Amino acid sequence: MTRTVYEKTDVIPLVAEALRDLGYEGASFSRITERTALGKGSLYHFFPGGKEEMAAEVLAHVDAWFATNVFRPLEEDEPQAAIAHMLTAVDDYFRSGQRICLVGSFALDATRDRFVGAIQRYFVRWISALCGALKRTGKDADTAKHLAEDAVLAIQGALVLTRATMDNALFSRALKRIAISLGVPSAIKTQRRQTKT
Amino acid sequence: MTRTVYEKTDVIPLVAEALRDLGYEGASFSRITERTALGKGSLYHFFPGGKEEMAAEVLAHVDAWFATNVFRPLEEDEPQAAIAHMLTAVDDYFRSGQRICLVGSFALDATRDRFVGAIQRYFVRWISALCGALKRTGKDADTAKHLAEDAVLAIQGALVLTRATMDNALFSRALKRIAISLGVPSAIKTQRRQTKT
DNA sequence: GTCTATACAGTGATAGAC
DNA sequence: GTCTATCACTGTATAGAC
Repeated sequence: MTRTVYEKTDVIPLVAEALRDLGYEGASFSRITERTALGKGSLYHFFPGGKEEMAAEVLAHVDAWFATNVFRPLEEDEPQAAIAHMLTAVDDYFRSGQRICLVGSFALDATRDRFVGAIQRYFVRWISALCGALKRTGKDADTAKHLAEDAVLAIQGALVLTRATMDNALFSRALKRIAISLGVPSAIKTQRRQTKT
Repeated sequence: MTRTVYEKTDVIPLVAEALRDLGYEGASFSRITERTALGKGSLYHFFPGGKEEMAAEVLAHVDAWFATNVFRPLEEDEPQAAIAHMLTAVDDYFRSGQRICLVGSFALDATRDRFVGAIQRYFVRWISALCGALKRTGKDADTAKHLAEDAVLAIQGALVLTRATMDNALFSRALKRIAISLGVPSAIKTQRRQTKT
């Protein structure tokens, strides 16, 4: 029997993927074990607080990723470039719609109430970071606010629809339209046809 | 002890609300009983197939509501009016963002795989009905397709964000922008301020 | 159509051996 | 850091009395 030894840094992404796919309620220890090959012993070793602690740390991990790769650039870097970078980062992170947003999925059911703070902070910061960047490109406050809100909302909606319709191209199509509305039309490349020329 | 007697017609909306709030995995019989005051006996009487049958019937019920109030009007009525009507119907149905979309929430986790067909049909029909109506207003096929996709996706995203940010006005704001993009700007009324004049 | 009792598998959680 | 055994409890499901 092969026995793999992990560190916490390795464990969180594995658990995150299980929670993302199964949802908080659907993610039982046995199912997490199936997907991650981490036994109950290991799981409780890393997360003595059980499932709730697991989910809290996973949320923090997601938030940290977005803070580094999306929020901070939007808040501090040259806005045009940061907005374009947000779109490619989002496309990568959500694997062009094949992966869903863990935070968004937690928001939809009663799980939200366990993690209200983290969930609220994530989206509020995303919208206001994007709004700030848009203002720095010269948009007025009102326009910036609603463009930012619409962009984040469209990303979430596109993730829902991609999974629901099984139309894998939907997410990229939506992202391209978001790019246009945010004034960075070239940020998302048109999917190239597989032709021989 | 008060003993209420139900018919199936009364039962489905109750169960639907429980599933909507708790999600498929989160909705255990004991929790459904808490919310609906329907005992396990009654539940199994109406849905001999257990939870899976409950959810399937609830999905069919939601789909029927949308078919009558949204899809068919879009497919058959005067397009401008049908689109405007869709927006007010959606605003009412989702209680201005206080209620989520059961079909969308099922799409996000592993529950989707149990009900792929129903979930896919719901969204595909919604988008194509709206797309058809837009074409009848004179839009070209491409524009109609992407406007329809964006509108449905924005509704789903707005539901996620409203619950996540706890900003109850977000949904109405988003709906108003959707109304504008669909060419029926007056469909959603601006929320009136409570002033004395 | 509803209630109660009961089944038995799966749940989150703990303790201790390795 | 991982494994196994075991805990009390909740899960879905069934049967039969009312």
